[in-house]
Amino acid sequence: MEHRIERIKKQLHSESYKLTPQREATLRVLLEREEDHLSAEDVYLLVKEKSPEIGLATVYRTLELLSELKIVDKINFGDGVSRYDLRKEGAKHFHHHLVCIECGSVEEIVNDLLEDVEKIVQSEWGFQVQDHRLTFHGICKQCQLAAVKTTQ
Amino acid sequence: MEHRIERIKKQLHSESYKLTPQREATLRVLLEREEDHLSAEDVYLLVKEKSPEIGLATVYRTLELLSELKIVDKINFGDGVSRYDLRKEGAKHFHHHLVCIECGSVEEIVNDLLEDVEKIVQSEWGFQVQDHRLTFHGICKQCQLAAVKTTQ
DNA sequence: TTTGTATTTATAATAATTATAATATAAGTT
DNA sequence: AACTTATATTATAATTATTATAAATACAAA
Repeated sequence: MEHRIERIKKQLHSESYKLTPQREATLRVLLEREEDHLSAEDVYLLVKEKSPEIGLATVYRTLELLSELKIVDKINFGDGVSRYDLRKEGAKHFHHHLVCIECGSVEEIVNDLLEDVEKIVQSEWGFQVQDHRLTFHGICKQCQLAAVKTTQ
Repeated sequence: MEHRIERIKKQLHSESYKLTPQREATLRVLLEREEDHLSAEDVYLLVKEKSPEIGLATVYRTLELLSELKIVDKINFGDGVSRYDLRKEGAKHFHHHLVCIECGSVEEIVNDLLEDVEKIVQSEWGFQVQDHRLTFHGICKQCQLAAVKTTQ
């Protein structure tokens, strides 16, 4: 964790941004909850637990900044809220998501399943792909099992 | 166009909804601007041109209804606004989008490029896919050409 | 007609996000 | 270590998109 913060600090500095305590606190929350998909409000509340003086606007600005630097990805699953998702270190692409329409759970797919598709888009549509967002909506494994059980 | 409205009317009736004049006016706008990705506000303003008495909330409710019936798809490209996109008749899936980060244009891909990927998701992750959202971010053909010209 | 339900309008409320202005602070420089 | 200055933060207000509410209306069935 410290390593990762250190590297992000350098990245910030290289773009002449500072790693303020508020930004560090926000980052720590994101790192601790890496597998979650927190909204700005979620992040705010979690940061507040350890740094109660932080303001909501600061969290928004920090997330925006991290988003520009491609440290986090801003996603929208269709509820009105933006969610923020830490990128895997060195990942060029956004990872994919599996959203269950039964229980609302969100699973991640870290593998890039779109390499072939991107080649097609590039060659057939002449579009130079830089990034993608892919979300599948459907029924997760747990809910499938649950459904089978109740019908038995 | 009339055909299509007629069929949607039947679909509404089959779910015991009515095709009110306001709903029809909204649908007509969506059909006329099928290739666009209008926000609720956009739709409202366009409907208002022909039916000035319509209210914004009605447009929202109509779009919500059409969305439930899978007649339109609600998409979010990351700006704060939801956009509404008419489905191709009979299409089971959402179509894909190419969003240009230079000029902001949005192109559509009607073909389903994800059949193979969905099979993988199904078999490897046990996730029963029902729908997907796929957006590519990058540089469109026009902007690529423009970039080449200016550097020459 | 009458009645009941669905729909709409107009407006208010809510919720997420962004802007503003005053204040505080990080980090380089002396 | 104190000084300086651009940058960042806080607290609050403003904005924007969307949803809820209540009264009015339309409309289909009895």
